[in-house]
Amino acid sequence: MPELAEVAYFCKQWKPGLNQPIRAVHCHSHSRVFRGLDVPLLQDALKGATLRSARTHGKQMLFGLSRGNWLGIHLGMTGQLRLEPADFVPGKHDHLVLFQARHTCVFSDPRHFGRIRFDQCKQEPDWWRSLPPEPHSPAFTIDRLAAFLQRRTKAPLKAVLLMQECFPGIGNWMADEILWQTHLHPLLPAGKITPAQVTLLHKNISSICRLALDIIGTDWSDPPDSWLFNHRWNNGRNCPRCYSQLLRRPIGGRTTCFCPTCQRFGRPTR
DNA sequence: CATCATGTTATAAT
DNA sequence: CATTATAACATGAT
Repeated sequence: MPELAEVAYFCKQWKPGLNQPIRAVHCHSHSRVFRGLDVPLLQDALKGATLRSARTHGKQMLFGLSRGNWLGIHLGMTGQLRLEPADFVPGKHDHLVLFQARHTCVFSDPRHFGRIRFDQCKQEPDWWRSLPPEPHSPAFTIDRLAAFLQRRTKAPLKAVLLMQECFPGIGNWMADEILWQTHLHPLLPAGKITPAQVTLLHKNISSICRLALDIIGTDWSDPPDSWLFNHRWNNGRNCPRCYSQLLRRPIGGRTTCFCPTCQRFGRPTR
């Protein structure tokens, strides 16, 4: 479920829990979301600590804690953060639960694809500081995009847009949306698109990220019907632009939705 | 019962 | 070595 904007939305759910001491911690220590982690150490460090900050970067979240501790959370495919009342009783998939006087901060993830990180250091942890620039930030330049695409001479654009080392936060629906709005066929080799197409792609990546953050990231409301978003999983599935039947097929290991009329190889259609 | 799911990563193949 | 493709992970919904 969570891509850039959904992650931002979930991160905000814990905001009321900032600056209040954690009185008790509940962990499903056997869960895969704690892989590579010393869970007893984590529990010890969290108990009595206070969440001081909450930030996102792409699909990554980082919570700054008192005592120089950092809690990192990745939601995987089915993870979510939510706030519950103080008397909350953790359920089956609530892997990390932070009890406070007024609230309970809950991380749940039925499929266990998510991941918890924990670091004890003065500054932000290394993995956080070395994340690539977000696709809607000024550091994500056209030149950077062009250079990355040029190195993927054979990979289909759809697969390339999912590569987090260049597009942190972009996931399956955003990649489809970006390609559809840019009139680019998802199978087009990334290294073969023209400079004009790169420029258009850059512009749409930025605008789609920003609008998604604005719409979904604030209150989980739907993007406009003029986007592909609301049509791609429908059974009727017609392109909202030209009304052709949308196609669905696996590309880059993921189900991809696109319009065979709007998105062609070769020349841009506008 | 079979198929699919808004993600990542280890491993294999090119 | 750099790039590309695939399977695996664990569970729930249809």
